[in-house]
Amino acid sequence: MAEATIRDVARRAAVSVASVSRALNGLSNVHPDTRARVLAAAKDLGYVPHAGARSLSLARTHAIGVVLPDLHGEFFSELVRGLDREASSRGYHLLLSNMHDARDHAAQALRAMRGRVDGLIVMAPHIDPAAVAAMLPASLPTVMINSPAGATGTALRVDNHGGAQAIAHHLAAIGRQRIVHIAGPEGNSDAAERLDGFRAALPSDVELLVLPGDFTEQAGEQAVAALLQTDVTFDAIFAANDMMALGALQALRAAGRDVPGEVAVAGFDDVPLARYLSLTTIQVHMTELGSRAAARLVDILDGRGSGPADELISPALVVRGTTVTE
Amino acid sequence: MAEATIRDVARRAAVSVASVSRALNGLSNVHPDTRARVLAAAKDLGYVPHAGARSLSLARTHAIGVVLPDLHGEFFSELVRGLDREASSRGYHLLLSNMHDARDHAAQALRAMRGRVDGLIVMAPHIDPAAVAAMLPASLPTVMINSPAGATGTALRVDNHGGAQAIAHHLAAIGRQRIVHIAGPEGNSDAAERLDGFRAALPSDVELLVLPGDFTEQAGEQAVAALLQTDVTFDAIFAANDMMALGALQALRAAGRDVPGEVAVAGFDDVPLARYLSLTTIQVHMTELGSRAAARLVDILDGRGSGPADELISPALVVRGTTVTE
DNA sequence: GACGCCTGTGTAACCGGTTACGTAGACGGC
DNA sequence: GCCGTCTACGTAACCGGTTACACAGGCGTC
Repeated sequence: MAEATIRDVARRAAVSVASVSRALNGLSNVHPDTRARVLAAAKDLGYVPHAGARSLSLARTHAIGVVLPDLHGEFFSELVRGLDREASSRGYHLLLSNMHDARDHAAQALRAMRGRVDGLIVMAPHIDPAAVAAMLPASLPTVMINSPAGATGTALRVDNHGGAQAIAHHLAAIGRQRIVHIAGPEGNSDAAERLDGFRAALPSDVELLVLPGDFTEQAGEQAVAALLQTDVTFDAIFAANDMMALGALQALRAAGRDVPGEVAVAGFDDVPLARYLSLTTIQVHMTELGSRAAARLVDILDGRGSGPADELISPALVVRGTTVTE
Repeated sequence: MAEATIRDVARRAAVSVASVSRALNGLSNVHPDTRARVLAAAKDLGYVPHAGARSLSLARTHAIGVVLPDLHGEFFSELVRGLDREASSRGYHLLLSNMHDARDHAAQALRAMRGRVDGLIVMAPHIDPAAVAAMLPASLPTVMINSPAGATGTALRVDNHGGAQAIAHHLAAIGRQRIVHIAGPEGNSDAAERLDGFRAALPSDVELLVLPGDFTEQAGEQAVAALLQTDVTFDAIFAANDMMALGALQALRAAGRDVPGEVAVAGFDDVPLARYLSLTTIQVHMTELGSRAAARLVDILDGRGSGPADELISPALVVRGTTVTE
């Protein structure tokens, strides 16, 4: 039951542990006969090297830590898929850790990574990057995903600004004049950047009303339902994410408003649902974001030069039936 | 830049490494003054224990390996969410590894877990459990999720049989007589069990036609489109998963068939889209599956008695607009 | 035949923790 | 004052690998 160790293999092959190690790792200075004996012994014993011991002596775990907030469904899986694809193809494992909101619990989680991983990929749009940096075990290379602007170290970010601009241009192009924006949660940098970009790109003759939101479908629905009770008029809604846009659509439908005739609706993210409900939105390619992040980190870990310090992932505008009739 | 080790702390606190270890781990036989000095030194140096070294000497990594096939979006994230919630609340980390199809690559991935994790959670519905067992590093406790019946060791399984039965009863109850089943991929045990359960629960006077499929939306659409070209008549479709059911819906809609008037449609899984498109289906609670699996494994690892060897997760029938008019 | 070099191998230190074991000193009982 | 306990602490072995260094023996050269 107990696993065979390298010493067991050495004994069985009647050589020293050093030779076993050399043979198994394919070093050149081993006699072919010896190598064959070692391989046979290892096979007989079903020997598998103990990764923990290996990483202790090599100071290399070949694992990368991934610390994510509570992401919604598709996002999470696509991102992890991208990370995993790149990491595993380059010989690294993924050690996952969800950073639930509690701040100090997060610090704990980050610190626990020391000695477990060679580097970190951290996504924390709601935490100040300096605070994150302070929590990191020193000297663990880190790639940040979508952290607030001005992050320390290497960072990959979705171009929220550019995406929101694209929506603004699109809505203006189809002649909308009185636009409502349903914002994301307070302090969330993605949300803030989307609003900034949107506002910046909007022609000056267009009115903009900003309502608070929190990225949930319910928030979108309630915001619009409440708005419909007032006498405020509007001909377009841009929600800071798709789920809120979908909520908004429901509220509009319930009130009998014609979409896109009376009101155009756009979101951000391109969740799978968006395609089915024909929502105009900004497509964020999470898989790519993940694989790029992993690639960057592995480059650093493997000592490859690491290109530009920061990298923007450009999302694409996807025009569908909630802004133009098909 | 180099991280402080326990010996650095010992030097600074002017005690031995043993005392540092004892003080930091809260053992009782340490003088309060000594403990205070050690804690102060550790804090000054920003000392964080090296998890790798720790696990080597304790023979305990406090990590569990998760090996999954290429799951679709929501499934993956919900499952991992459940796993993570339970694992992290009980002090374990998750080491992720996607098992892409290649068989021997899978064996490689499993073996690489030795010395990295204390136990494994494996989901491999398309691989014979005996084969999986053979790939496992001996003596790594393993919990299997949805492996084909008769799996070795502990296993958690979604009650595909029962779920499909529920659909059969439902379709029979609303008077459907000529039913088409779109099957899942050959050799997939989930798919096979769903068909079995469905067939077993169908009244003998109901006709059943089984078409091949592969769990993709496209397959569902094509199967039904092709069927509509023939003169076969049918009044209900049960697809082995939701995505194929959605494909079927599109084909029916394109052909102008009334749902549920002429044809009732049901799926399996309850993906998020199902709610929006009002698809009758079987709700599988992936989060629960994940947390139960993690709980089982951690129980075993922590030496707690482990209840029944196998566990069934019962899914629930969700009746929506594709089988009954609302 | 003495010398140097090259190949293949073994010995032992090391990675950074934990812990069994030994022991110095304080204290109490006789 | 001697002995036994108990407490607090240090020394060193150990977890399972890797690798610097030493070295034995074969070979070619002069």
